[in-house]
Amino acid sequence: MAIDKSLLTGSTTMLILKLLDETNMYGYQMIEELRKKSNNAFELKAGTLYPLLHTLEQKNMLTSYEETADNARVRKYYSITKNGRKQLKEKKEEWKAYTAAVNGVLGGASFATA
Amino acid sequence: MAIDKSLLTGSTTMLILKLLDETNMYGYQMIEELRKKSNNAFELKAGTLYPLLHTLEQKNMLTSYEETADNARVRKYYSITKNGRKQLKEKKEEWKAYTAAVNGVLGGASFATA
DNA sequence: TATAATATATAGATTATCTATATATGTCAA
DNA sequence: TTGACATATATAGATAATCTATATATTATA
Repeated sequence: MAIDKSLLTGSTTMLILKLLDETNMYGYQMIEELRKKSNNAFELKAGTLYPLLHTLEQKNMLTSYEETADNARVRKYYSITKNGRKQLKEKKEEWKAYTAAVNGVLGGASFATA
Repeated sequence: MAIDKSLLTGSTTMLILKLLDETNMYGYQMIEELRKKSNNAFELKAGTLYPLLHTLEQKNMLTSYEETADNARVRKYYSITKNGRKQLKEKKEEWKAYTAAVNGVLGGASFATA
């Protein structure tokens, strides 16, 4: 099922930081990984991702370096910083509070965990 | 905890429809109800709500009528339509898919239920 | 050799919020 | 009684996070 795009707003940064918390990646790879891990629910657009990566680097959440792949193609890898991990932690807490609040209104049991 | 405002994007319509699926309400009341049901996490602004209500009415998801309260104050009540309930159902499914996808990326078990 | 996939990038449009402001009535305390 | 605050609705304009469209260049495949 396709996800309403507007729902994605605000969580993209968290998802990117989470990917990079596991391993360094280049932009195109992040798009593929998000697609796979979400069962095709997320199709982050290049036009969204690259400007966002630049912004996160400016905010000292990421650093970048270039690396040449086996096929001689140059890729720009991103690495999460200490500050990035701190932001990730905060954003995960916000995410939990947010989903708990929405689910609370929806009437079901809250899915939030401590 | 205050919710990152950008996270709210896209779910406001669903929350309003859900409130009205339970009982008819007027705008100011919706703001109060959302605040209470979310444990102060959501503080929907009047400047967001009223234009949204007008839009939902134009899209035949809601109808409205005026009613005079005990204190002689006139309130504009909203009622959900059949189409509104249909939209609510769809939006709830999207919400489940979305949270399942995010939680999937975050690495925990998916909270999505069928 | 053309087409699709890989890879990064920017400009401009869209859209859902927000803040600020306006108007008007009801309630309560000084 | 009057000033402040809560109730109640409304609109204009600002902000921010997406999107689409476009550009460029290389690699893989048919």
